[in-house]
Amino acid sequence: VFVGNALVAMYGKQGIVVDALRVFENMPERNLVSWNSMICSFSENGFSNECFGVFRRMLLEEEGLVPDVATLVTLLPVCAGEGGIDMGAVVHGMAVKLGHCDELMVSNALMDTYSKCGLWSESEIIFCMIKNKNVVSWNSIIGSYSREGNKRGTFELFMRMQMEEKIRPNEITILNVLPVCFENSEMMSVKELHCYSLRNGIQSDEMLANAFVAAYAKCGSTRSAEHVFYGMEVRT
RNA sequence: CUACCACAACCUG
Repeated sequence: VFVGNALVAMYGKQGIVVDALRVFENMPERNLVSWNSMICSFSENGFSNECFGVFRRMLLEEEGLVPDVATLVTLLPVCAGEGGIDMGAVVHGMAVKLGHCDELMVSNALMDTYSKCGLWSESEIIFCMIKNKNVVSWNSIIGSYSREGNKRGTFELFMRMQMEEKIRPNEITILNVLPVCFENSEMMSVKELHCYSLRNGIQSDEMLANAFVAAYAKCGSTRSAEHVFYGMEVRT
């Protein structure tokens, strides 16, 4: 069962959903992780409807198999991508019934779902109710403000997470803040943010470097963009 | 064994 599960997950990550499905269907035995992995494979490859389909099948076919935290947090981003909150609300309801709605990962996924569906106040309410916010919680709310184009709010939250909660921003935080910097071609903010991440030793991985190249380019500073570009270890 | 936040460019709408 374990190898089967691992294979399903692996094929999913490689984008070979057909193989993931083939392994899954041929498994003589399945546990909760098998179903979660299959849902996840579909989700990673954009097959939203089949996510819900598999989920339904799991509830119908497998007696006594109860969704766990992983099931919920796998399903929620799919709901978010659907645009409407209907499915999200259903999953939220299940989380409450199953007593998982206070789990940090579930809360994080829920607020992200609400914000992506345009229900910002719902999202913020959940954010406020989380007592032990982690970096993902903050990244989600910052991403939400940043998508709205709320520059002030984004920076305020960015400061607050560090002052109030002493939570260290990570590379994803930076990637979330960056778009509001260059929406007005604000070279200065991009530079500041860049300096900030270097100073704080935020792991300058490939993604982050690429984001800065793009940001500088959008601000019209080809020189800075080149500078980052040539400093990279890996270029794709 | 699975699972929460981020992910280029281009084109079209």
